[in-house]
Amino acid sequence: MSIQARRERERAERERLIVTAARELAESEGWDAVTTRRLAAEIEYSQPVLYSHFKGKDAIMAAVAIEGCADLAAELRAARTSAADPRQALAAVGAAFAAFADRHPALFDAMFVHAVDLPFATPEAPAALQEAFGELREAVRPFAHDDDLGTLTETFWSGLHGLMTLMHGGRMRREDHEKRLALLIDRFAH
Amino acid sequence: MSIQARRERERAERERLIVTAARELAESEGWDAVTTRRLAAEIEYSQPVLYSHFKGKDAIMAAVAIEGCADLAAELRAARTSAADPRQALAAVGAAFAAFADRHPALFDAMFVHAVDLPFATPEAPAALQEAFGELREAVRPFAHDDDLGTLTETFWSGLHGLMTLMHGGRMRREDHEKRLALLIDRFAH
DNA sequence: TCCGATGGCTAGCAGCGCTAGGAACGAGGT
DNA sequence: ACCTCGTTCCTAGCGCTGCTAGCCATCGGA
Repeated sequence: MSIQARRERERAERERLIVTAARELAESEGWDAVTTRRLAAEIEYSQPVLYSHFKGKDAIMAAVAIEGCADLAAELRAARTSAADPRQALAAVGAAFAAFADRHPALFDAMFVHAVDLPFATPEAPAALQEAFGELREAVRPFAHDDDLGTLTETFWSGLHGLMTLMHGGRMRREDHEKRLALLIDRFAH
Repeated sequence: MSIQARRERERAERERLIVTAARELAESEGWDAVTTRRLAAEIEYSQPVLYSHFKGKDAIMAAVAIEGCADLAAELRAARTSAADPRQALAAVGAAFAAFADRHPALFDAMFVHAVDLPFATPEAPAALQEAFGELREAVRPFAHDDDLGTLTETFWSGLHGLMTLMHGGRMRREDHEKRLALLIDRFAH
């Protein structure tokens, strides 16, 4: 009984170890550096051990992505609740989203760019993800007027998402980022 | 003299063949299916021939992307010039952009998502790309007022880009696409 | 007719995600 | 105390990737 419990605990710890190692490796060297061999070496186990925890590399990325969602949600909430008025709240949430994407580009990719079979716009979506989206929604709410709140939030999110992915991909000059962000906020804060 | 000319002509034709085959293969089966072996088989030459034309697979994708830019520019221009007023022009250009991304997801990825070393926001950017961006800019111009036109265009572009990439990645429900697009246009048509 | 250069081919390298099969270890029954 | 069974983990390897070294045939010019 207690033996089995210890084993399950150790197994859970190792799973955490895998996800943490994958995240750190991705954040420091990019997802290209996260190979199953490299990851196995990092956790000091052999390669097949990874497959006893996750179905494959994509599933590991998905686990990292969910972790990232929780972090993002916390940062968005902090930004939103510490703002003085709705206009500033929207700006703060937008800036927090952009800052998160900028500080954690690999994490951002796993969450929002990389093809992954996580459920997203459904009730089965991870709680942390729904929470993050909820923070965006609350920031957008004061400006929804007659429009559907969820759809408007998705549109705002799309704007932020495009801003960050195009800039990270080298499609837009970094110097104008603040101006673009301000313009986007302006368009939605009416 | 004429012999050398013939050779250069044949070589140019083969290069076109490579780009066309890569594009068709990507559009019909996705970029994962475009391996150098598969592509070589498609053009009925051996693998190393590809490397005498292009530095690597990424360079082939870049060539396909530039082709796509020309197509996109043409469609955006058609949409813009056939609209009755500025408001409708912006809506038409936005819809055309979205339709292009939807009809050619692989092409869109090569152009705007995949990491590629094409120069983008500089004078050295491919002409076709600048033309496509120029169409967006002209559609946005009537609504720029005191804001910097280029930056505002980039912001609008980001919105469209986010709309399409998040939807294609399964992050937003397809059913609400039209509503989101309309909301985005609304935000920029003031 | 012979020579030299060019161009395309075969074969192979290192690395990828993933898996089959065997060895070693520990728990439970006799 | 010993044997057996089940679990766990590792070694080795498969088929694939992008890319390249080195050979060989073909063809233009002297």
